[in-house]
Amino acid sequence: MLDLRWVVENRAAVEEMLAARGASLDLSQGDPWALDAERRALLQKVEQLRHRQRVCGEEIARRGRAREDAGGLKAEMKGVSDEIKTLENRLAEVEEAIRRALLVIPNLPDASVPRGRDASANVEVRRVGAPPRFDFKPRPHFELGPELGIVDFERAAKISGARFAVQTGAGARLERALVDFMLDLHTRERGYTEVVPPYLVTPDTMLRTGQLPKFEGDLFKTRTGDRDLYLIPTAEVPLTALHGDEILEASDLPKHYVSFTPCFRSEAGSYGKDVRGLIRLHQFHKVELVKLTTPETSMAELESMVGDAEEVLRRLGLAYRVVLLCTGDMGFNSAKTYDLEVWLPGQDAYREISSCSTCSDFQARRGSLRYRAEAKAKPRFVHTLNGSGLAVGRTLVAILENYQQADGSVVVPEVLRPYMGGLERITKG
RNA sequence: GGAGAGGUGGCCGAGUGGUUGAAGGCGCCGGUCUUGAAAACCGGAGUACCGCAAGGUACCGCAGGUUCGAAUCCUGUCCUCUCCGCCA
Repeated sequence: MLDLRWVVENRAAVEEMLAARGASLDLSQGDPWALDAERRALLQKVEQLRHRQRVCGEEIARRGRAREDAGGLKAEMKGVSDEIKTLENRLAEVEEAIRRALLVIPNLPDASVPRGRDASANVEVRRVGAPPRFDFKPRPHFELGPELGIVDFERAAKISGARFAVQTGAGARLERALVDFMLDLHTRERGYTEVVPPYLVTPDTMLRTGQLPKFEGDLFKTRTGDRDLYLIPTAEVPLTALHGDEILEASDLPKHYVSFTPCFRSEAGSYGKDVRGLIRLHQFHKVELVKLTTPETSMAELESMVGDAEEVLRRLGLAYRVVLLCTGDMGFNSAKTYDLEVWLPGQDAYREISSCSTCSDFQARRGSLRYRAEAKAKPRFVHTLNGSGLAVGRTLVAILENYQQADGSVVVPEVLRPYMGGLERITKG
């Protein structure tokens, strides 16, 4: 959420920003600028009346003690009381309308983000590693996996429907090895604190981190009795919300968290995209990095977070590129996003395997995550950052496709072998 | 699922419906004293919003209600804790 005061004073900038993102202002709740003017007028009137109410209340008390008559004053104050109620009701309506309007305005892109309407305007920052060469035609993972008997889409469809997968034997083991490898790297070498968060969160949490109210359709929702809970689409949600409503000390920052969690996405609107294989599922695993930082350090922290995610790819020996997303391709919460795209021989293309963003103070304002720079300073909003480190399923895809052999077997990358009981190669049977 | 207890400022903990943003204690910050520290004493110290300012308003889990006036009374709701049952 953007700061109301800033929005009110910078109408042109808001509209310009929305245009850069290929969005436009949602006026269904009313014009925020007009609403704010009404809000201020109401507030002043209400506060003035309440002041009067208090002062007169004291006078009534005094007369009571002095055994003087206060009947007339009481009657008059009854009218004031009613007027306050009326004005307050309207004020609540206006404030709610402003809030709803603000909640669907996306974050302001950082000045360093290239302008553009879609992915074609993204900027490749660097390529690392060379795609492997094969003396045979490399095959897609959705053929390799089932043939090796380690991935099963048909049985998954039988028990859960489309967009699910079952992993068995070495396929399951490889998933777990990747998770352990990533967690060990981030916790032992990169200083992240591991967290096991809830996978079900309240609607309020989803609102605070920006998934709601706009993206309800992307989420899985549960209802038990009259209680609604959402399955997390990423650990970013619980981790970012962790310090909601808190005022941290400067010495508490930065916070570096890492979580391994399942992620659940309805993938509404992605019909026909990546329908085969492990690329786009309703359920997948992700090792997620989340940072809470000061505004001054968030950009540097974003760069280092990208480096942390890259390190996973480097050690796995996978070729990738780093892409800076343009204004039109960024997510709702983000002020600046780098995607990591891994080379997939089966698709003959680079595909997203990580997305690292700084959300500046956007989520922090929604969730009230603040810190005090100095002992008596006013609280300021922290900056929140999140990035995949990495999407586990897609990493498994990359390994199958990049390490495949002519006979259909898959060599286990060196760094994963200790996590695979020394297994060097995944073969049929 | 059943039974009970409770939610007040960073923490603990008072609070007869009327200067209570809220006693007291601890912790914290500044000062006095001290070579320094401790102790003692004095003072300070929440968050947000409106206002050019002076200043004002709100917040005692949350939402309503009663009242001229609610932290205090009433209703609902959420959460926490204890015991029983069930369960990994």
